[in-house]
Amino acid sequence: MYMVENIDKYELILSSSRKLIEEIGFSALTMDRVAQKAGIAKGTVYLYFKDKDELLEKVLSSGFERMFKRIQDRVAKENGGINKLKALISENIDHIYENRYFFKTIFLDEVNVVFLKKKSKESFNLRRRRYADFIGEIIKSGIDSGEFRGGLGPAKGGYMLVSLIKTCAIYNFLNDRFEPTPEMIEKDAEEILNLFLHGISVK
Amino acid sequence: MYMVENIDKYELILSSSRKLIEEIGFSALTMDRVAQKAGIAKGTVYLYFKDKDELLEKVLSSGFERMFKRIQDRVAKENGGINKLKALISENIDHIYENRYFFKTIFLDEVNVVFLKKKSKESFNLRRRRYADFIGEIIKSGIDSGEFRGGLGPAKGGYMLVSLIKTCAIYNFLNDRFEPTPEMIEKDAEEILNLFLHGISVK
DNA sequence: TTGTATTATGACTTTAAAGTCATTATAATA
DNA sequence: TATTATAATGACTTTAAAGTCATAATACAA
Repeated sequence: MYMVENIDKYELILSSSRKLIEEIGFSALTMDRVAQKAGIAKGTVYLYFKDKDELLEKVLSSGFERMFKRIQDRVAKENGGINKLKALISENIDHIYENRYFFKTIFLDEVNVVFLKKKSKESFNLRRRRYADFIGEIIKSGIDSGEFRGGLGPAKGGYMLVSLIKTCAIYNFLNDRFEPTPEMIEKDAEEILNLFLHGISVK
Repeated sequence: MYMVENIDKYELILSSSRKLIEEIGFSALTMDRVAQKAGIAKGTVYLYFKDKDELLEKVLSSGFERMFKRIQDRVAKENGGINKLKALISENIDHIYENRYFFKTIFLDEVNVVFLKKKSKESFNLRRRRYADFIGEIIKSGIDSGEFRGGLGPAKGGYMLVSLIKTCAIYNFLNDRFEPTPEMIEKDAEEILNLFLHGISVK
């Protein structure tokens, strides 16, 4: 196996893999399908990528780099923590929705789910929802009773914010909201920022 | 294939699968290994579970039911939204740490990671950390400048809180904190509650 | 245009794990 | 104890996808 250096074909394979992941998910992704999607022979894929693992790694890392750069550029234009966070959240959400089918797979096909077939996936998601609703009821009664309206380390805070953004997207995906208007996206961003800055308490 | 109704053996297969998942993760779990772990023949596993999918589904759902019941019981003893949430968070964290190796697999072997080998997993986790640190820096400077210290739907709020708890655990797992003292667990619970109630802003 | 290097092909090999089933062992019953 | 029903076995079959490689096509250089 010699490594070939045709950047166009390399990118073709990457983008074909990406499209396939959007269409059929990770678990059904095979090297045969990748080759077929790219319109080349399977052997050719192996001229550009050592193995399937390397291909997946490149798909994920190139996607991440694009998103990260975009967010960094946007944030750099802002001053002050709140404005930076606000920009970061907006940009991140925009990016997720512009690549919604990719992120749908990334976010929803979690480990548990990936290894389950359709029916079991559904019951998995039902359980997730049951738990969320249970908490939802608590929150609701706290709101009704007028009760609701950091010592957090920075890196930990970062993880927390990322997870809120991701969770917001998952929530929308689970409720089949795939075509949000700019207003809905704006509202999501505000909700997340507000939660992260002020929590759910009143006052 | 006739279905056999020996509850002990059924549970034996479930617990063996669970142990295996803790030890080797989902991706390496095979029916041969399950049988070996349980000390029975592979065919026997199929007397109790239709297929691998059903086995995994039962492992996950039985784990969830146990956790959910435990949390419900604990929360039922409290009055008021804040107290209920506080109890819920504590109980959830306790449960996660009591079953830390199981949840480590569940939480860390996300879709992307599951299909990657060791080296690619590491770079995946590095990217996750890079992004978290980037946000961390923003938060840090906001704190330095004294800047930091809802309209959220209940169900969505529920998802958000679950994700904060999960993320807190992931953060500890990624930093190899597997044996937290009761004090550390208590601190985690407080941090999450505080974040969820008041956010990171000052005042 | 001829020879060499590079790139591409896809049939084939290998590997791995799911799922089956004829056979055997054990327990229950008469 | 003999007979039947239930449970267990593990070698075998099947399936699927990763990865290889001898051969062919194309681009490039002399």
